[in-house]
Amino acid sequence: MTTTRRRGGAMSEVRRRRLRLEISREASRLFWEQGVDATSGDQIAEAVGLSTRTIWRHFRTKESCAEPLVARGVEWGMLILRAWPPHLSLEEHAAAERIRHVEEATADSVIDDRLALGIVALGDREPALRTAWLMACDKVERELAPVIARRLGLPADDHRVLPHAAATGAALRAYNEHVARTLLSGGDTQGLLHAPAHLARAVRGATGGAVGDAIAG
Amino acid sequence: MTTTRRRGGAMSEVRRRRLRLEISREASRLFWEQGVDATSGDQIAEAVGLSTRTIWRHFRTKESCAEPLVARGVEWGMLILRAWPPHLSLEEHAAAERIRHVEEATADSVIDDRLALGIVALGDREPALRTAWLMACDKVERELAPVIARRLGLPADDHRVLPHAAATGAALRAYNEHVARTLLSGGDTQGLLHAPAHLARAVRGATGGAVGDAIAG
DNA sequence: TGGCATTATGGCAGTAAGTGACGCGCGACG
DNA sequence: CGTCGCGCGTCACTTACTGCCATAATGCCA
Repeated sequence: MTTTRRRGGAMSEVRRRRLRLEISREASRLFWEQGVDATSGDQIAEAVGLSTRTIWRHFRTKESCAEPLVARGVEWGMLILRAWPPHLSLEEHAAAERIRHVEEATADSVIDDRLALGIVALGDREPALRTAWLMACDKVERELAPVIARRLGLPADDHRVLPHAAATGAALRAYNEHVARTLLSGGDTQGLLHAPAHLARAVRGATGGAVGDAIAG
Repeated sequence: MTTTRRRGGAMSEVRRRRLRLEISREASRLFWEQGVDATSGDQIAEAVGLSTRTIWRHFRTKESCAEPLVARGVEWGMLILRAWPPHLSLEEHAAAERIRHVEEATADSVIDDRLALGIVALGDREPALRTAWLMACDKVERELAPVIARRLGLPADDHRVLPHAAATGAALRAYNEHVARTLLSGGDTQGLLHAPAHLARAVRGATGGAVGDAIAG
């Protein structure tokens, strides 16, 4: 029995994701360098070495090309929350994960992170990019619900879970936007060392303290 | 002395808003009846009795035509929070405002509300409408910051205010989406009577209890 | 290893969203 | 009563995006 059911010469899911990310990288870079309006689909296609037609097969709109890269910013927070063991407080876990993240960082991943934050910051002026960012956050928020539900020992569609997920997503988003702004405006990168604490406090605050503590037992 | 300073035959701001709302009404109705993709700019223009060119003068994209109407859903919550007197708890104030809102409702406003919720619900399937909804909420959230700042007696750009604004906005959004879903799926409208309490509890929870109580003194 | 099925891709023509330019009409003001 | 400012319509134009068909690439199975 195969868990991943793909027939014929179908592209593997991981490969598809890689390709989308690659397109996203080039598109985001162009958006950053010359603005969204000044960047055409043809340019993106040429930059990534594909035909324009193929770009539109992988992305519905030009702006959405930025989503995968931009999503990695919040994805980092998502990974933390997903891998959050019950017996740890959020502060402890986030701090540990941050160290691991920094240790595992490659030159490329650093560039990606920087570029993603740039796009987020650019969203202040470019509505098109703002929607891409909001959509990415929206996607994260939807994935957040089951994670929080499991944390609280509630069914995923419980009416108390969704507001918590929304608030947590908002906290994550606000935090990322804050980082993006500070980084872009000359950047006091020193303050970013307290990231885990800030993030944990924001989530804790956003969920009224319901999400944050270690779970006994 | 004229407070609204307009020279020549300039369109007043209120008139401009009215026109945008009118366009939004027709566009949203068409989106609802036949889907976004099946609705062309020409159709919207014809429905509202303007030229297509004028539609694009008032809205940058087709989907954004839905924003003004859809924004009224959250705007209701915004109005409540904006007019929230310090000496009342959120529950008390929201309950009073809801009564007023129901009393002042006209046939048209009821239709508008219904249509707006329909568009919100439709956003689950139509990404284009989802972005419109998210943008509307985003706008509300930005306006929320100063309101919350004033409530807490903090400067608007305080680092504690923005997460609260984001979380409150998310709570508002989640609540509206919940209402939209229930209303669309056959609708237990009975439960909506507790709207003020739910909304207040959501905001309270989203801000860690910092926003919700009456302010003494 | 080699055929087969399935899918990703490229090229091209077509649709429709969105823009710039120009002229008209209308209401405001002297 | 002229003329000024501005919203609106018309038309030509650019470009994001889609269908369609041919072809190359890939995984499965003998």
